Amino acid sequence: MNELLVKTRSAELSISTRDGKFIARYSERGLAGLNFPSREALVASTRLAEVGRRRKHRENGHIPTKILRWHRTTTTALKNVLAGREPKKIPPLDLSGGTTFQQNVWRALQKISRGKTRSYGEIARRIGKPKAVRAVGGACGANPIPIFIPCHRVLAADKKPGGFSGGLNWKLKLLALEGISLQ
DNA sequence: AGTTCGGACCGTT
DNA sequence: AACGGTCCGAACT
Repeated sequence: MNELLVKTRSAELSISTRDGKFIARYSERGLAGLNFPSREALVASTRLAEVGRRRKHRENGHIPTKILRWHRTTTTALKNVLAGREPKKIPPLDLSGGTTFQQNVWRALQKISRGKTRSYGEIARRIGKPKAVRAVGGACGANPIPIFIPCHRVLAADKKPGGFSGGLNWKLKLLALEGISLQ
C-alpha cells in the first residue's frame, strides 16, 4: 500500500558449498542472518537437479549493489571457514533483531578469537550478569548469524560440547576446523 | 578419577 | 507459568 514504508531493501541469497546450501539474509544494515543448509536443501543440491527455484528478494526485484558486495564478502568468508582458514574479512553484521541482552551476548561472542573457547558462565560474567548463565545459553541459541558470531566456541564449564541449535554435529565440525579438541 | 542428581538462577515466550 | 545450548556441590560408584 504505502510504498515508502515498503522501501526497506532486504534480500535472501544462497551460498552453495560442499556441505550444502546456506542462506544469507541481508538488511540495509548488513548481514542479518545466516542459515545452515536445511535437510531439504542438502538433498536437493546433492541428488536432484537444481530447479530454477529463485530465492526471493523482497519488493522491487533488484538487489542493491551494496548487498551484492556484502554477499561476495560473506561467500568467500564462509568458504574460508569451511576450508579451515580464518576469513580475512566479514560483512557488517546487523544485530538489531535481538534484545539488548542478546546483543550483549552476541557482542561478547565476537570477542572470542579463533581457536579459543569460553564457557557459558564466563560469557555471563563478561556481560556483567554472572548469574544469567542459562539465559546466555538461550541467547546463543537465538544467534541469527552462526559461524561469524562464533557461538560454537562456547562450551560447558567442564569442557563438554554443550548444545547447539544448528545441530551438534555442526558445532563439533566447526570446532574441529579450528583445531579445538574437547574432552 | 568419573557419574548422576537436585536445586538455584535468569531472559524469553 | 514453563522452558532452556547451565552451573555447582553433594553423594554416590
